[in-house]
Amino acid sequence: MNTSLPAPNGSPTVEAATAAIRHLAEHGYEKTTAGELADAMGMSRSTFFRRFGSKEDVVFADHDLALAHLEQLLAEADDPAGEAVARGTVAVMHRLIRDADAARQRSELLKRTPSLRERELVITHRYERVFAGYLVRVASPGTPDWAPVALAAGLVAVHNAALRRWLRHDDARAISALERDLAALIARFAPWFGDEDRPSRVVVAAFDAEASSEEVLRALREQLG
Amino acid sequence: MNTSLPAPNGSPTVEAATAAIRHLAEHGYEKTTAGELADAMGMSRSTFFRRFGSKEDVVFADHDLALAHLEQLLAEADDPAGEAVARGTVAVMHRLIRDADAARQRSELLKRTPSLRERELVITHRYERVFAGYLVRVASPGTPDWAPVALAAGLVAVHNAALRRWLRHDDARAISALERDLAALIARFAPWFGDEDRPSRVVVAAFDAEASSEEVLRALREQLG
DNA sequence: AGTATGCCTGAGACTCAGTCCCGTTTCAAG
DNA sequence: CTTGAAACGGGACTGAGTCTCAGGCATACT
Repeated sequence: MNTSLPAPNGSPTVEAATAAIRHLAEHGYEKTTAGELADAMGMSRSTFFRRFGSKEDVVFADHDLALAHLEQLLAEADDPAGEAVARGTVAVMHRLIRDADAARQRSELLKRTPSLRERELVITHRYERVFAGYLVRVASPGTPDWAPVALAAGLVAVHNAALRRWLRHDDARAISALERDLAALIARFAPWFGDEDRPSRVVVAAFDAEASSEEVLRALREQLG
Repeated sequence: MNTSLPAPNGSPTVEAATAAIRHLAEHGYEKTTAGELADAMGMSRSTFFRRFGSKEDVVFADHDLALAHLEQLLAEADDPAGEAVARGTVAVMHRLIRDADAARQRSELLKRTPSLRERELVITHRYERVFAGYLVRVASPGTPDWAPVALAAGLVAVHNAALRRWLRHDDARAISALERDLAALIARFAPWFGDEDRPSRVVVAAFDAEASSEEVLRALREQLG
């Protein structure tokens, strides 16, 4: 496991990791032994394991940076919670597609390597934990237990879907689509993570003619928290 | 990887797996070699790997059964989608706590073994995929892409939280609390996964007082579309 | 009865990821 | 120039997972 401190972006660690991804993408993950990979990265096998912990973790090394960035962003945020997590999600997206070539190469590598896709799930879950922790911290009183973790899971899911869309067709609109989807998702959880400083709202309710009074009241109560 | 067909519940495979969990919980996961584990399960090392694929997978062997059960349940469901996924989630919960001793022993084992907790994330994700696939299939037309996957993630998150609560204090009310939380979660996504046979809806939209007319109209159009 | 066929098993050799230890290099502080 | 810490390379070692081969055991066929 890589327990090293987060390294700056132009760091030799990051460069070595992208070199590793390139080599693995070109030569195949299973076919490449740790020794060969270390050679291609210009270091000994010992140093490789010391720096990156494992053959799997080297593929996701930059996620450590993105994750640290996200944590800092959320810690400093003074927005309403909904906007802060939306900004954070978009920031992670930006960071992951900053180097488009590297992003595509990793995607290719993942597509052809089931074990790495499984590892990706573990990495991804760290973001979920960070989001959920932040949301628990800032949730309005009375928020149910499941809301932060459900929203956090949704954020990551929406982000991943947007990333996949971006990878399929290099659409510059992927980011704005992501922002739109995030807003819609967060709106589902609005009563708990909205802006408590500006609580005035206008409620517009549309009811089916056959809706019973109970249904109307229940829905209103949920919206109004 | 275990690619064997789903085995019946009293099967020697299942019994061997629970024996394995017991042994690992008592002797420690890392300290137990595959050979020792196979001995404790009454089979050779070769047979162990043939039957269970890996040392990690043997701990989650029964999830294959629960997952198959869930898939069948969803395939046969003719409820509204929201109720079907709620029933499915509760069914999985029931299955996992049916043998309370085994559930607790696995929980203890996971608590002390980080690598198994990471593996658990991968296993858990399979449920997410099953839910999301079903929800995509039955979603009303016009449902945004992110909704099924976000709801699926939320279902799993709520389930896991309920399971953890049940493990902490053996509360019989854990199940009813789970049902309540699921209903509240699903209500957040109601317009897309409600009952299309009874299309009456209750749409409640809350806007900031400063929202422009365009924003209000756009949001309403999305809801009513 | 004898035999052929297919399946599951156990045994052992083999590859390779990851750990550990030890001696060497590097480099900055004194 | 000396010293001490930190990174490095080399190489031995453990253990997971794969693979091959040979034997046991049942059912089916003649």
